[in-house]
Amino acid sequence: MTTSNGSLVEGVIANLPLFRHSSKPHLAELARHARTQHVSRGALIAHRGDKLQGLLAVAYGMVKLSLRGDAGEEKVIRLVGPGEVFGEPAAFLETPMPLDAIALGDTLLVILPASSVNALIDREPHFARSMIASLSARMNAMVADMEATTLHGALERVASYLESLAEAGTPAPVTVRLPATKTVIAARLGVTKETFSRLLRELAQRGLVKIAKREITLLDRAELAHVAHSGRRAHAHHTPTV
Amino acid sequence: MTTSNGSLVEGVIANLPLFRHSSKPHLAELARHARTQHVSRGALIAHRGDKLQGLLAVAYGMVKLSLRGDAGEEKVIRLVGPGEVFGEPAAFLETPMPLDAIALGDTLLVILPASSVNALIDREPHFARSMIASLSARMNAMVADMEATTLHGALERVASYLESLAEAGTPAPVTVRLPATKTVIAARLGVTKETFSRLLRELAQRGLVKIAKREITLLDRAELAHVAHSGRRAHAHHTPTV
DNA sequence: GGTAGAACTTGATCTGGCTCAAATACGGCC
DNA sequence: GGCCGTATTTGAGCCAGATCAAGTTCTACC
Repeated sequence: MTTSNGSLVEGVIANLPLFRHSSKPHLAELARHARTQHVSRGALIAHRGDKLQGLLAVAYGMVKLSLRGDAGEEKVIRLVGPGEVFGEPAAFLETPMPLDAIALGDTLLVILPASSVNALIDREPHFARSMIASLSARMNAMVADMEATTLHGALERVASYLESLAEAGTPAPVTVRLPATKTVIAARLGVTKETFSRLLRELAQRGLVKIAKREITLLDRAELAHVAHSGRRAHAHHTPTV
Repeated sequence: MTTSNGSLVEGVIANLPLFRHSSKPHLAELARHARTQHVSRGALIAHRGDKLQGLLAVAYGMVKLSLRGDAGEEKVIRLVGPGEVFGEPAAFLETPMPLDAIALGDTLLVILPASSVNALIDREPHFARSMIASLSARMNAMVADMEATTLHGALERVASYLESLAEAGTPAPVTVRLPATKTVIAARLGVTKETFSRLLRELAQRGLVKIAKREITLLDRAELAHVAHSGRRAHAHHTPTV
């Protein structure tokens, strides 16, 4: 891992949605205390139990946040892409990281020291609100994940995930690209790679999608949405109680 | 549901950990805009999809936050007890509630309008930090839940939960009380009531706990912790009575 | 202090998704 | 262009926990 520090940092920070509404001078001050760090594909950014020096933002690349079981099994909690931030709980509470953070590709991180972020919170109530909104949004996402994992079947989760990759509003067939390997996506969705492979095939056989390597074409958005939401597979209709 | 408003509110607010470090005047101002609401056992506080008028704090009683599946199955995301707050994401983002909130017993809620809480954030950076810390802690808890649900077996989850009910530090046998019916606790742990019943019995048969209605005595904390963490069950099965 | 409904237990059986095992297809690299 | 390690697919069987089906015990309220 190489570390550098330049005015580059300020530009990166200014582009993070989290700081979209902060003032120039405050951002400059934050940038003065921040530093970037380049990590290469596969590198371990933080191990479970590590303390973080601050918030971590992804400038480019991709980070996988995952839990590892006693056997080798892995559950991916979140994939963090460019412009996104992670590590807030560990940074704000000075708690050890509850999971591993691993770079999935060459990645540039910006490290924002907790003290500087706290200073910004004190100085700019508006930023405090952004941070609270950001954490709130993450909580909503986690609840949605829990719902998917515990209440919906694997096929529904896969269909729902593919849907989510396409920007809403486009009703016509779209081709999306999986942001990581199928094995990683599978772990993100809480299924094994074998099951994921089989379910993708099932969707393809039903004519809902077309799989080409990591590019997936959504052929029948409506039916895909139906599989994603309306529960059980195909013929499982519930006869209303009279 | 009955609604009242008195200086009572201020006392309740002052006792919420979230406001522990806020100044008297600011709390008084917050109290001026807050109101209490009494809900009786079983009452629906907020339905999935509802918008919230503000943050909800529990003065006394207990609230169940749960997701409901298309069939009747229920997943309890959190049990909110006295002094705790819920509904932050819905209040701050003005997003619809992603789950149902139901009173498990006679409950007194304090409703803190989002606008007033936001005003407090602007006025007291220290409070903003408390809120961020609170949300961070909740995120840590959710990650821990996800880990338990996806990476650990049901017996481990039950053992771990029972452990968590006893205040740390007490090494000797303790008797704890389940904060809700076994059916609700089961849904909280992500198992059916049937499985929960069987697992409690298994722990009892192994001599780790003693079950008396809703009172559970932890007889062997060390072994219980072992079951909770170190994975798989110890060649369990009914030992053939040789 | 009796009783209906809710909560809990127990037994039998079923099944979605996992595990184990192998073959095949890539992607990067010299 | 061929080689190697990783990713993906496919097949077969298995199992933890769910589901279905009765009982049994509480508990709240007349």
